[in-house]
Amino acid sequence: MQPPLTDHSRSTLDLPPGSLLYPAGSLGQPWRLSEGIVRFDSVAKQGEATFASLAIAGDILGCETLLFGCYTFRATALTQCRLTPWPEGAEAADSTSLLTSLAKAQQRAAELVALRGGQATDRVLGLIRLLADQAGRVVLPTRQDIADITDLRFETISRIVKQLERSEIIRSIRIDGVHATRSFTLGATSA
Amino acid sequence: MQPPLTDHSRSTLDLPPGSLLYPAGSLGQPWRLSEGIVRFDSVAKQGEATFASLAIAGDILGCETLLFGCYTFRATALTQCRLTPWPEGAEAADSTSLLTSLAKAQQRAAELVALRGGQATDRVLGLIRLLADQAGRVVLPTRQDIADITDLRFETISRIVKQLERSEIIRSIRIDGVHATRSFTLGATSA
DNA sequence: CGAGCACTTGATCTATGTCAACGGTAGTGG
DNA sequence: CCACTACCGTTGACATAGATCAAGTGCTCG
Repeated sequence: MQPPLTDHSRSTLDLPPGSLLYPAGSLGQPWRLSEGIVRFDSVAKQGEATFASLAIAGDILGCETLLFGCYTFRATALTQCRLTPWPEGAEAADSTSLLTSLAKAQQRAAELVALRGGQATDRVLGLIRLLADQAGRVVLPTRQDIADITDLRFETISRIVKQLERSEIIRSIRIDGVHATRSFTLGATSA
Repeated sequence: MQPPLTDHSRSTLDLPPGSLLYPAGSLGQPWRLSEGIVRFDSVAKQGEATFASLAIAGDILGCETLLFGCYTFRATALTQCRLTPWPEGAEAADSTSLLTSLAKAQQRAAELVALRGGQATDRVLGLIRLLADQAGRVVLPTRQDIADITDLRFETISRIVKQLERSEIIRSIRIDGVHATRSFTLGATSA
């Protein structure tokens, strides 16, 4: 994970996987995540970070800055990300958009809770489904990040992803003929 | 669990432990939980309910009704609860109060996620701390509800609570000289 | 070329799940 | 009053999913 990016300009922001969007407690503004996956961590005084939450494309990040001025959680890009300042242009953070963010946050919380219960395979599948786009394509975070999200170990994630791949529930994508270890499409996943 | 209460009057609402506050999808309004613990469940078409989230004293419930008219989750009282309609009196659901609810929801989500990771004992202790009031008093939900929240089994919860009681980390309270199986105060819990 | 990182895979261990039996209390109906 | 049921909690014996430890691969970067 790299040092914070200094370019918090008013326009679009692109972040590579693994990079820090902002540290916990820093000053900033809300963003809309238009592409990618962002991980939030609670950071204790001693510096240990524990996984707190997740944002996926379409989510609003850092709304709490409108209240406190600074971010509550540390935010890290888990895949290639694109962000734009929010609210956009003349549009204000009105009650309706805040209510929408609130409803979405509650829904997201329930989904995250579900990703931390039940059989290991179901958790990983749940996460994959959550992260997949409409076309069923996913770029997964690293095994370690998946492990942090699902409260499993990266070895376990590795075994499960491999097994899903072998059973063709997910199909790995080759880029330029090379096996891309993080890119998949969903196979038979009607359930 | 009893049938829904019909008395959704405009004033204070008191609910006994185990009773349904509202089912998922029903019409209603937001509430402020002034006392007690409420459990939210996602309800699938087939009727199975899975634990989704938790509200504790001070929280606002059912904000999504301002947007959709109906509740997203089923809400059940886990302990004796007291609720009042929200927003109260002339006070409106302005941006600031919504932002506060949003910030609180995100914080709560992070806490819930933490309750579903790590050692079983730590999860139960985490929940107890979350539910304790300033005086360190707690009325715990049933073993089964604690199990649903922490993704453990009620037998495991029983063993852990008993062990905490024996190690004096929590001290059970006697009411009228009778052992109250759900009421505790926290012992040495500086950490 | 060596170092670092992400990932894979095997062997073994253990925390927690599972199954089963039992105790206490509240409610209900005779 | 007792008998009966229902629910919640406790405890023991045993099983197992996933953790842990360990070794090795392949890729990228300097």
